[in-house]
Amino acid sequence: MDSTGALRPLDESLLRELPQLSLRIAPLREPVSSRTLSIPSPLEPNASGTRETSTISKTSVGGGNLPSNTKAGLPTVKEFLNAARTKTAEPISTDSQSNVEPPPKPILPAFVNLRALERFPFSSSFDDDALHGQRKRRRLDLQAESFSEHLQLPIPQAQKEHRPPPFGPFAILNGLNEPPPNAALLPPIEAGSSISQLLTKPSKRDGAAVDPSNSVSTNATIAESPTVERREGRIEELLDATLDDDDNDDDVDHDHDVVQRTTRSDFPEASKQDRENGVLENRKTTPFSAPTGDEPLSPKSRGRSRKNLRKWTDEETTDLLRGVVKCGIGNWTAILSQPELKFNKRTASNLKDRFRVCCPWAYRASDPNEATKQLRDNLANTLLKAQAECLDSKPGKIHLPNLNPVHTGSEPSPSPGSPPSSSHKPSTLSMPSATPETDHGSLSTPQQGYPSGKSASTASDKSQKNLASLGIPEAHITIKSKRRSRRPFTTAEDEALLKGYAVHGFQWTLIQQDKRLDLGHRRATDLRDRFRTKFPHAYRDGGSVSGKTANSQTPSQSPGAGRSGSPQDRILSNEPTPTKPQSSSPRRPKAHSRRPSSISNANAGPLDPAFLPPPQGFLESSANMVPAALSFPLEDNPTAAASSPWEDNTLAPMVWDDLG
DNA sequence: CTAGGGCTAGTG
DNA sequence: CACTAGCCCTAG
Repeated sequence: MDSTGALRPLDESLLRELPQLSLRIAPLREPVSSRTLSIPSPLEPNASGTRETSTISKTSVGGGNLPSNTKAGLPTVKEFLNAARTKTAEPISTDSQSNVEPPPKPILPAFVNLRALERFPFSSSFDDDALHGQRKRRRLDLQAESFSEHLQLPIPQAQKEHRPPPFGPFAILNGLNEPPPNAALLPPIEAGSSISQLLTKPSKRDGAAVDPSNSVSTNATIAESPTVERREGRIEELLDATLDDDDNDDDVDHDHDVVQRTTRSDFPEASKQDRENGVLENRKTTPFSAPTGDEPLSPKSRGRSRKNLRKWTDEETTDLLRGVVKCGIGNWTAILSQPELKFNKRTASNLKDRFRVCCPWAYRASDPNEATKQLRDNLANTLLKAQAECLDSKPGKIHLPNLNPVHTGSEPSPSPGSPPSSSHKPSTLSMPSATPETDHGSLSTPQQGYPSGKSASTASDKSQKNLASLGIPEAHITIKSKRRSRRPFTTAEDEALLKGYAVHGFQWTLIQQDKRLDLGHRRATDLRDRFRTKFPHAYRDGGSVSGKTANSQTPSQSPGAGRSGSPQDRILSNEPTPTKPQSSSPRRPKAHSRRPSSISNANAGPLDPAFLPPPQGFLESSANMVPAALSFPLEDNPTAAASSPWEDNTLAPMVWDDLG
């Protein structure tokens, strides 16, 4: 009921808009297409054009990427888009020589509903219309490829659906912390020699390990830096300029990596300084600008290569643990920013990964507070012990024992001798003793956790004094429960989201509240985020809440026009992910027009009628929401209901009924 | 309330 | 270690 009421307004507005749209659209269609056609050459500067070209070529060349792309969460939409695109870009495709023949058919009308699209995966009408031939060809090879490629879709539902529960046996290794079975394997560290030495020189075992304090390397770094910088600049340019070029991309990337690597210094000392200098700040503020050679480049910009692996030293690990105790599990950035803790250019993500390996039990503990306490106790014990045993060593630099949950007091490292056993038991194992209940996942009960920590008390008490000296802060009581657990979006949710978008536009709260859509368990922002990641194009192009205003709007100006071709293209084309997202990501154009569907008009291009809200009928039907639609096969459904749609643009919305 | 952007969990 | 996707915070 409520929903109905709520919807009404929408409907009305929609109705009003619809007619207009259709009218407008029809005429536009041609123009658009022609325009597109006119841009025959892939060479065109036009971004969209370029992109397509590249994509296509890529496709034809190698399917390497396909696999990833192929898995499309919403194949339908994509395909849809692809289809549209293909048509639109006929010439281009031809150029690329893809086998696909350009369907003479019409372009994908903007007015098409995405939803509809979704439902009808690539097979759709246009196949019928246009291409017999195509179909065959596609089957042969391209079809799939070309389609999927263009769109680079999100994830296939399949993945989502069955993703393995994290729970299983977590074969985690305590890695560094656990001493090898054989003493022989270990370096003489504890023996009384200074641990610091050990720490300083990373791994004797590896031998290969890079010596942090190697002056030579420093020199080399310096020497190269200028060059590097230059290259970097260039590279960046290239990257910016040519996101499309796959081939180049790879190369570039590579270079980039190398460069960066070279540039950055690997010594711990350096890192300290950097940090002190406010590197962290830099990182945050200007992630992308890493022109200056010295600074630690942002992790993101860094390429991946094994050359620069930096093993975690005991010191770092110890500091990490201190940080966890101090700031709480999960607050990696906070830990990272602690001045007293030294990390070798680690990122928050690195800390997380390390911690996960080091203390899986704590990482996975349902009660972070408890885990933190235990961790603290363990750490304290360990350090104390070490201290006692080897007076030589400095407090913080002891070699880490494995910090198992052993809770209190006793020995922190139960299993030095018997790693296997521990490994057998999945992570949580030890936890149970301390907080079996928590395992249930009930997280919670903050009460129990904290202050008085009974179990912990012993150790803490006893070492409390020392803790400070050891650099172990009071246990941070995290209220971590705040963060909701991650729940991947299901295909049904995605569908609902799309429908919601179609109906409500960017009014996420309305979508969230729409009972029909059944998205109440998500927050409005969650929906927005999801949409943002899944349909970046649409999101970007799309609108704003104010969308309604759209009606009023006139297409007078069209800044957007220049920007990228027709909006519809964009949306449809949704190019979700540039392969190298991270770096590129930052640059989202901030100026958005924010209109969902109808309004987009920007000028010439009305856009996404596709997203137009459904007619009233929709609501009703939506109530039923057939599973079919939802469950749907993103993949392919030749349902062709729509067989004719493209040609006649006017009819778009029919889909809603189906949806319903 | 939403857009932006940051942060973190999870995965390859 | 890189990368993605979900969650969170904050400004407008």
